[in-house]
Amino acid sequence: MLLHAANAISGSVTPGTAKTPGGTSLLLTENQQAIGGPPPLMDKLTPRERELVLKSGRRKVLNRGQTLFSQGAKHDGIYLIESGRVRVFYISPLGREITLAYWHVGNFVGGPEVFEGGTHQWSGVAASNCAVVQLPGRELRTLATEIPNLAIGLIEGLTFKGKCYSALAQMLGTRSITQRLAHLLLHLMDLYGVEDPDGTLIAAAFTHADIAHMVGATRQWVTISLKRMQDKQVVLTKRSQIVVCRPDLLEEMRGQAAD
Amino acid sequence: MLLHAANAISGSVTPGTAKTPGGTSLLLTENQQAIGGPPPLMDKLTPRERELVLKSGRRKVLNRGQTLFSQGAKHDGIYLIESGRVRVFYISPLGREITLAYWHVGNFVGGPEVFEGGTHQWSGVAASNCAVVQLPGRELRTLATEIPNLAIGLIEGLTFKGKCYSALAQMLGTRSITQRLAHLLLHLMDLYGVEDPDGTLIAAAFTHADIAHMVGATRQWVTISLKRMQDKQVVLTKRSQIVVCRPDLLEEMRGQAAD
DNA sequence: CCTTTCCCGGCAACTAATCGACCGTGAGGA
DNA sequence: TCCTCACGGTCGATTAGTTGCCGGGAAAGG
Repeated sequence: MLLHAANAISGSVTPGTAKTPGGTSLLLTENQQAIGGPPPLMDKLTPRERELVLKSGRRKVLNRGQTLFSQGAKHDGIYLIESGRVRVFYISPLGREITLAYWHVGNFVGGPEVFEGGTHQWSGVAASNCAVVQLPGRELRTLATEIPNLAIGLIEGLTFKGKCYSALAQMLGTRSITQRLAHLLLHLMDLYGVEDPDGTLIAAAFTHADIAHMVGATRQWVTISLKRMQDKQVVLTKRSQIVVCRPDLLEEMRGQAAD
Repeated sequence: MLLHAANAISGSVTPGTAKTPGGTSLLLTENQQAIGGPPPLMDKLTPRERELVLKSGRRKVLNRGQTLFSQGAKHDGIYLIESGRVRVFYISPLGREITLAYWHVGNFVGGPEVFEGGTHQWSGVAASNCAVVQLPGRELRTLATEIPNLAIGLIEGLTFKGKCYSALAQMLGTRSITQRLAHLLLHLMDLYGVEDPDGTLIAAAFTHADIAHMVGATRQWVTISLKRMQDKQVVLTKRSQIVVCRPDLLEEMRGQAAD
């Protein structure tokens, strides 16, 4: 159900261009504070160490829609996002799909695994044009033994990922789809909200299918639910534009969760 | 939906007593191999280093039912399980509950967080009498910077946890409750199966409510589903005893997933 | 011994959600 | 210009799953 990772700048990878909105980072968590933002992977390194790490990396550029890694494929290290947006998701053998998150600059992606070995648990595709740096597992492992602060950074990064996965599992395990949808809308509002005469417009084009994948439902059910919300004057939809009119009612619908 | 962590022995913490069945470790994963067993946290340490780590720990003994940590409470390091079983779970604000796993000896528990700071994402209670060693976060952090192999061990441990959380989220996000139940039964059969005239008896007393929490459903629905399975001769139930007669049909019900 | 508590079991009513299909529309490409 | 394609919207049928309730039996505890 969409964890939404935002814009903390990591280490020295491409500063500037921090134009993603808001400071929050996750979408499907019960209360933001409990998780905190994504920790900067290489912040604690000296410039020299940082350079050493980046030197062992390979830069890749992806166009929207291109695949970065696929579930089941052999794992070979992690990818630091320099720019763009990466959607991380999973497809079941029967074709049902669940989106973990859209990750922004400053995060790394590539499954819970970080070193070499094993297979990818998730798939990642570029949701917009992207630049990433691949840190191969083997090199990363030796670097981690040599640079204590890199190891600490990795541990903190993994801890953060763990919280994301946990939050997703908890929402999926204990909330109804409707609650999840309400939650998602509130979060999207925070992230992409723009003032509008009727309320707050979610200024990002997500199709009903996109939303369905984020909350783990079918496209039709999302359509129906949105329609019902519109009937209750909670939101206003016009062809893939969603305006949230009554955030208070949404809060109520998602079943209390401090935010 | 129950990840079921088994009996890999970690480091030097209480060897022997590895009487948990089978070698597999997780319950709700699509294919076992892709995850692998829980990595030994301190295997790579020298005896001296190991002692150093354990020295900073505090031993705790818990009776069945006692709480080890609670979601939302302040986090203070991780717990290495020496003996017994710890159930890790989450309860939503509305009271719905989901069980992550029953962790056995050799694993550590205590949320995705490992160092100090933050709050617990999950709760942990002793499912049987337990002995654990608490490694306080602060000390763990300094130790990790000093002993590279401890940091590597932590990274591998977190990676493993990440896979557990991911597997849970993926199952919850893309499988129906019925499929999850079939999956769970097959796994419990592997873990606790005992030969029986009619098939394989699951030799562990889980109530319907326990099972419901593992698959993320209501107790009643578990009762109904089990009854249906019994009607189809797939299983045989008599008061909290479950005998699996047709594992092949269960495989089919869970919707293909190599195991 | 009795009481209490927990757990299985079942029932009825209801809502949530899925599935498969079809249509209209708007955008883009040839 | 027409064609195609992706998307929103909708419908009907069906299933999955919930909620709330009651009753009985086994186990635990005093």
